[in-house]
Amino acid sequence: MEEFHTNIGENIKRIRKERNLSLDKTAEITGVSKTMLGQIERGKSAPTITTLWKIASGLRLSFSSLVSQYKPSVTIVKKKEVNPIVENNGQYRVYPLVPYNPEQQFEIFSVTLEPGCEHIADPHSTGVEEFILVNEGTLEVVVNEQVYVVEPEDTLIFKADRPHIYRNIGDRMVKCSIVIHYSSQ
Amino acid sequence: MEEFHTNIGENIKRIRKERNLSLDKTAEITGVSKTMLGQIERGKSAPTITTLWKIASGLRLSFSSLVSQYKPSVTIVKKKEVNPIVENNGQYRVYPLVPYNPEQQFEIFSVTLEPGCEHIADPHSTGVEEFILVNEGTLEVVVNEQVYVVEPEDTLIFKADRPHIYRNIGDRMVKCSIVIHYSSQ
DNA sequence: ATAATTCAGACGTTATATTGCACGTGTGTG
DNA sequence: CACACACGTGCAATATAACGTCTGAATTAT
Repeated sequence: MEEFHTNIGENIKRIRKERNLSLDKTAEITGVSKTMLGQIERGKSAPTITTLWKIASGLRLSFSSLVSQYKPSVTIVKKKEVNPIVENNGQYRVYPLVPYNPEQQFEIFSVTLEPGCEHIADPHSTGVEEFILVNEGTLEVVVNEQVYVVEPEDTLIFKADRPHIYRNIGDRMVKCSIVIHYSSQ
Repeated sequence: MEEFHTNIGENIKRIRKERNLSLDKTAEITGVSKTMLGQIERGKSAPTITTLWKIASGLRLSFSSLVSQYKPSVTIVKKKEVNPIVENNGQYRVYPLVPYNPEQQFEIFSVTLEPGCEHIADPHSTGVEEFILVNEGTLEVVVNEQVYVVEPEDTLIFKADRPHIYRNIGDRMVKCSIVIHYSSQ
């Protein structure tokens, strides 16, 4: 999300137009200069949070109405085109399919474990929950010194704020999808 | 809300400490320099929304958890100390008691009309609702060419996206409280 | 039609957000 | 004790956000 501020600009411009406000009027109301407003609207400049606060306050807007992303109705992510994060000498590969963003409180990966691979994952912060959907192979997960065996088509859900271990003890590859949810707190 | 960015700094520092992260680690995770993080935490610098985005993404946080205001448990606002906005040659006075802020979608005024005063208010944008609580005197409000008489202790609620008129036709002062709610849309 | 007004964008200047480097302060470890 | 290491902060350099002024185009008024 490099061009994130362009969204804010479009939102501001749309709202300003809806209300039939000129840049001058908006500048007067918000206390932000006309030039700056124009640059923000055109994505030429990323405002500081103080000026964003001024704009939101002057226009009587919430933050969410300003930062709300334009969601394309359809997006396709090709796994082939995603660079995996490799660990355990390439035996453990993570493909970020849906990266985290502050609006959406979760992220989605596709994970591959070669036979015999054991991966020890660091605990996440409190309130984080993992949803593991196994597609191929049999995955062993260790949480709280307890071993869980997850067969294909099965799903494991657990609070990931403690260390956990993924193991592929079978002789075929394990492919699974992992959804990680971060609580707002 | 002049020192608005200090709140964000405190929030970031609190969360970082909760997770036992150093500035170096946080810089590595978020892609924002250690120095900048330190300055933001101490309120010495107001970040742009792009760096705030980086921080929120790297730390897996929502915007709301970063911008959430610290609310003092008790606040008292003395009307004597509030500068009113005067119109109609001082016959119409507006005291802003609770100013708008982007988190809280409303604002509260205390309004005074001298006897005989008529004030024509411009329409607000769509979705705006007004709640008028009359404390003293009798207030006449005209909305949609319809006249409403509001006695003391009574409350008038109406969509304020059209022109409306306040009138004091009695011989005593009218004092009322007005809550204006701005829809998030 | 001409003048006046309003609008959006360009230019130059100032203020400040952002970075990399370096310094001082602890905190353990040999 | 000395050494290394991690942590937070200060400083100079740079990038860029923010502002005021001006210009050209479009709209409205006279």
